[in-house]
Amino acid sequence: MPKQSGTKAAVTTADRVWTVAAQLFREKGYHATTTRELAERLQITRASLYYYVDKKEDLLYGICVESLRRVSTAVDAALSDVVGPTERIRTLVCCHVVSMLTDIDMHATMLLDLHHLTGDQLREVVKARDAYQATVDGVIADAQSAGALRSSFSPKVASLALLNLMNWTITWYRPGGPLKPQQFAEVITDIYLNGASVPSELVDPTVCRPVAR
Amino acid sequence: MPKQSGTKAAVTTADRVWTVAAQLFREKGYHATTTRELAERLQITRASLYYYVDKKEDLLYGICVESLRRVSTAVDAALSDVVGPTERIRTLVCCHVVSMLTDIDMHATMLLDLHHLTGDQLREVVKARDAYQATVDGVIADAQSAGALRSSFSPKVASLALLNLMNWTITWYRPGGPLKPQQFAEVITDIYLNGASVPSELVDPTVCRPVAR
DNA sequence: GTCTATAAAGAGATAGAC
DNA sequence: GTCTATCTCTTTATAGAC
Repeated sequence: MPKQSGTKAAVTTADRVWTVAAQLFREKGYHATTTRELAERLQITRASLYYYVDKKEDLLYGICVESLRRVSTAVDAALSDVVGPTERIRTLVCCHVVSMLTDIDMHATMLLDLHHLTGDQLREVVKARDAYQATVDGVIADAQSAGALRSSFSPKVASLALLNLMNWTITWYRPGGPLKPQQFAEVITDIYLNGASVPSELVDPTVCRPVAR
Repeated sequence: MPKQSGTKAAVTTADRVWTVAAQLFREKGYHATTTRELAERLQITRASLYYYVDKKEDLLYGICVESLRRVSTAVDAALSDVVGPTERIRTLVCCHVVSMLTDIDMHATMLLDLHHLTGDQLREVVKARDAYQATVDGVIADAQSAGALRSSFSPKVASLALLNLMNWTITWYRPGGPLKPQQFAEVITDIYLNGASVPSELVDPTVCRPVAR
């Protein structure tokens, strides 16, 4: 996958190959996307497409690698100067969700189609994904050790629950809608940490109790 | 999709077609699964497979319809005699998650491959899915109206967060592991309602504060 | 209900010219 | 860098015998 140019140079075909592939892979899934469709959307022939990649699977591989590189880099950088265990969770969720929803084609492809890779490419990407998830596990386990998270569940389960809360979003989120990535990140952080229910001592029964019958 | 026999009759090929198709669809995805592999795993020829279904897409359609029928029926039945808003959320989550993780091949196929349907079959299944999600939305909105859930987020966002927490599980859960469906359902209900963090007034600083340096 | 045989279309990928 | 032309393999699906 080519580096994204920092200058305001024109978008080259070499760049578009990757973004358009990610678009199609998210829309239709990796296997249902044909090189014919991809070439058509790029306005080049199939043969020209093979000037940029050796094989279709290289597109999926490149997208997965770049997806994991971006989210890992962003999260690591954001966490580097945050010390409080709860604040580290907030930072992690915000960074992960904003990254995922900003480059949603790329990340949805990684999350949902990664398992279609084969051989060494599969092994390498799975390793990178596991390394990233170990970061998430670490933030949660540290928060639990520090007494910021409850200990009525294992750290692994607490981490899986957080990944659930973050990752399923890519199956329904539509950029351009009213809900901005950061807003949603704040809501799920709030729910994950504090829960969605009204704290019982704050309930005022004379106001909130539902009408009987 | 054939009705599941209530008696202890032998498992027929007509039944196995559906369970084995769901297995393969979850393992490899709908498009990556070939009728050759399916026939091979069923120990019949491809031609014989077409005695049971008219086309490959009918398998996906039947699996999606049955998945939604089962989870809707189970949840509706369980909710029918539960009145408390919080208890209705507990019941919903438990029922949804236990159903999903028990028949995981079927439900994972529905959740992840539903969009590969086309035409009327797609429209019908999407309608059934939206009807089920309206049930979830209703339980959440009612709880919020009753004052059991906080109002700092919209009911739709609260419902989406809950679906996140429940549905991503099918991407990583492996039946037979140490974590039982009901246990995990209880954990995510707890986190959704009460949050994962330690309630601040219960923190004992002399015990829980992390060691400095 | 299951088979052999085959049709018909769609897929990934390459050769070699410009 | 992009093209035309083509190869080769895979895929879904059907016809018709047993």
